[in-house]
Amino acid sequence: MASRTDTKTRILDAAEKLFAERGFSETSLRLITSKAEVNLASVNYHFGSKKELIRAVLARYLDVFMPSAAIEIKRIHHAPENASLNEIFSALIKPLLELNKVRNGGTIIFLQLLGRGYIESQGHLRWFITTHYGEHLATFVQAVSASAPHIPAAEMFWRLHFTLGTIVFTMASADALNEIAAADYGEHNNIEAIIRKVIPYMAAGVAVPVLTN
Amino acid sequence: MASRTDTKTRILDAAEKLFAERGFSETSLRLITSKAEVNLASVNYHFGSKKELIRAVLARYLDVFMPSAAIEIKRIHHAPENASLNEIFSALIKPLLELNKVRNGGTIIFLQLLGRGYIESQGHLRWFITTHYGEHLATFVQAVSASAPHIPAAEMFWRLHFTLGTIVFTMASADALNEIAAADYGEHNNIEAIIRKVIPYMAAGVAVPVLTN
DNA sequence: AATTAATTTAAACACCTGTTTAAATTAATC
DNA sequence: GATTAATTTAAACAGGTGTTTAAATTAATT
Repeated sequence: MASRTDTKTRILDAAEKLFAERGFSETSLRLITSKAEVNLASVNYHFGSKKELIRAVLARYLDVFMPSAAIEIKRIHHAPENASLNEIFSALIKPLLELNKVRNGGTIIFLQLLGRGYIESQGHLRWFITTHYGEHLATFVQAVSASAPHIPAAEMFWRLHFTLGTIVFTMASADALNEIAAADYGEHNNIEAIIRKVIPYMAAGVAVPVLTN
Repeated sequence: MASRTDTKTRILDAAEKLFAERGFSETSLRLITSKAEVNLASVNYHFGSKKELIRAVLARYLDVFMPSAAIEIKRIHHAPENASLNEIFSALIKPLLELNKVRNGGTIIFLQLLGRGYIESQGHLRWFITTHYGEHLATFVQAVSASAPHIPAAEMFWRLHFTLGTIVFTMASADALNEIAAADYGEHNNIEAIIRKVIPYMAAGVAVPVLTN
């Protein structure tokens, strides 16, 4: 039933890398199948369509990340003393970095896929994630809200999407930014270093008092 | 030399709207020319290629926004007392909203174009902007740095790109987010309201002390 | 080993893409 | 008003896209 490395897996591995680098619609099935060294038609045979391949690529990461993240959030949320925003966001580092063990470069690939998906899919991915991982998301939002009780729910909605934009855009251009940072400042950051840079930024933004005038 | 509304302008007007909504590569010349009610070949006649059309669309906004923004920044920067980060970011509001007078929905179109450009063009837009509007950018960075002197230059580089990601991602999904906010919280924000929400978030993030351990 | 099922393959399909061409039309110049 | 230049037009071009087909091959089952 399975030859050499599973054809399905070969396709997914090649596809996720190309999708993350170049975006979904910029990546043709012919490019994917040639990199994966499989026949063009095998994508439609195994996945049905390109759209379903995209969904499969995302699901493979979300199914690992989401439960793992929810566990970490709950661990912190249910601790005796209230966790800080920094701690809550930092709780996501471990689940994110674990994706590197699942596959080489898994962390940044996942974050880039997420960004591409949110921007390219006209809200389709947002719907997919909220319907499939709604409880996990709710856990996260609840933990953040408890740590910043002075922020009204509506304002928190916007700010959490600001954070999504921050991280997702940063990751989508992480390679380019890293090159510039290396050239201009002699900095060489890996993905973890960038995540650790962005967390204080996001935490400060989410918690900043709401202006009332 | 010019018939009805200038063909060139009709193309630019139709193109910018579609580019902002759907992205550059998702928008075909046939879609643009049919919306603009001009012949397909006129794009290549007037602009040479699709790539140059994209550049023209962006330039039309950048040429208005950049000088106007630089003036506002300088006005604040050279004021007797040092401006706060909030004030510096807020100085961009007027130039941004002025784009609404240039064209209907100009502000959000510009910000969405910027986001699409940064993400789709693999660093090409970044190069274009820094080479064409380098002095204006430097003015801005200098003003921000003076307002947050405790942030090293390399760290500031990252944080300013975080802010770019925040604003650009937010604007790219502004319509979708607004719908959700309206449904879930009864909020109805226009583009200015969203900008005023995001500024305190960004200012707090940029200025947050750098963790040293 | 024979039969059935699953998979792989090469080719074609129908459609869409940006660009080019050469003729038709409109505008500007003399 | 005739001549030249600028623009618009319809058509074709060359190449790329996702998907489908039917035959060939490989694997699993009886």
